[in-house]
Amino acid sequence: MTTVDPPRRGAAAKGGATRAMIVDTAIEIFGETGYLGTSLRDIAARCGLTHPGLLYHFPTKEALLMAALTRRDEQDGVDNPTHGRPGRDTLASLVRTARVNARRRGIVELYATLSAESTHPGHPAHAYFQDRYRSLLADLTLALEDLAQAGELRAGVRPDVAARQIVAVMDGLQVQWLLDGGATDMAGALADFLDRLLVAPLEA
Amino acid sequence: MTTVDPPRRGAAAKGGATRAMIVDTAIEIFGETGYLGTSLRDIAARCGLTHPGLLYHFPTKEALLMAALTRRDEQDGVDNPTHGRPGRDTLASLVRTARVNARRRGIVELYATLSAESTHPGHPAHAYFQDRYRSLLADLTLALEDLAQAGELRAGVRPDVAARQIVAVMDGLQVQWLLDGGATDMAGALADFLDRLLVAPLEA
DNA sequence: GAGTATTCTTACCGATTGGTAAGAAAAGCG
DNA sequence: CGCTTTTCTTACCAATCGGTAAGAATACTC
Repeated sequence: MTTVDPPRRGAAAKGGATRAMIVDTAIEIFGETGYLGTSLRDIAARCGLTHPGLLYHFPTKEALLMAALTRRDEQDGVDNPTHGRPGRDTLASLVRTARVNARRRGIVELYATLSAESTHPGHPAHAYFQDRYRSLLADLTLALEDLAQAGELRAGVRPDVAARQIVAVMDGLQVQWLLDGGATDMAGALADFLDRLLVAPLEA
Repeated sequence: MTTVDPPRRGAAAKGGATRAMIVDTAIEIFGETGYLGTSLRDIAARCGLTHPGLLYHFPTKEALLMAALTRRDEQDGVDNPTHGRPGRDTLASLVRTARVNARRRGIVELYATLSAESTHPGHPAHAYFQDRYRSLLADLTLALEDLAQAGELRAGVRPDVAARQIVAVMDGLQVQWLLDGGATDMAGALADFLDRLLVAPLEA
């Protein structure tokens, strides 16, 4: 899904692989030190490149950031058949993602660091994260409304509020998990939280 | 509680006020652009100083950061008579803090930005936030255990897990609130969540 | 008003930043 | 092999970074 370009005519071929390596490395290092705290030379060095060599593939630091964010979205999309039908599956896939993320510290760092950093208007990823949260909340609200109509939500659970809480719990748990060196059981705490919204637990 | 120093002998007096202004400004700007994204010149300029003028009061950028974090802790301590007796009051004070914070964007930005940024070992505030979360979780767990013994928690609520969830919801809601320009009702969503842990709602 | 700390500025430092210019290496095609 | 395109390096740039040195202002005490 990512580096599929068959060796183009001319003398391409190698470019795609290098690009992929750069993006992967960028995800790692942006996660470790944030966008502002990372230099192109850092990323390039870990790829065995000089920084102008990197800039040949991505014209600007900002372009590389957006490529990194986009790629992580693709990966997530692959892991999750989420967009089938809303409902219990949507919630279950959140827990699944949390479980998978516990083995991908780099990606968790990337999102935790950048979502907070991009809070400030003027940050290159500001619009990206605004859109991301908007659509995330919309999807979740929809799924919860479906569950409500099916009578699967406990009394007093408001879909829009619950959606915000779910997203918040996921984000917040990631920060704790990152800070305590992986001790926090993200998937467990999330599942526990979700079960408190539902009439019947997620996984029997 | 902050600038109480009565004009010291010699030719001091002004120093304390300047220091306070610097710290307040630092809180603002660190919040907007993070620690790594902020320059001492930015902060100094907004204080009507040059950056060496700032460095006279705080020997290093890191020292200023710690001063900013410490000051915010003081302010929080003042707002909250939290440490009286654990129990419902502890939870109620969280909602109160959320409500107050909705009028202090700078401080919310500071903590949201820095807690994520400091996730990386090697960040100057890494230890600070590790300790902060540790004690926050410990206090909350204690309060919830008290509530459990008093039979005020719903069935299946585990104090340690719930503590993590509460902290996570607070943190996560702040990011959403920052991103959507204050539309998220932090205090409301938090109170709603807390009520789902309790047998009887927080405020009748 | 003289003297003395305190507070702040101008000028500078070496290091690092993102980005550019120009050309060398490498790889495929005929 | 020669030619072309892609890929990457060396060398450089102006701007900015945190921090230092040294002295001018300022403000208070006596």
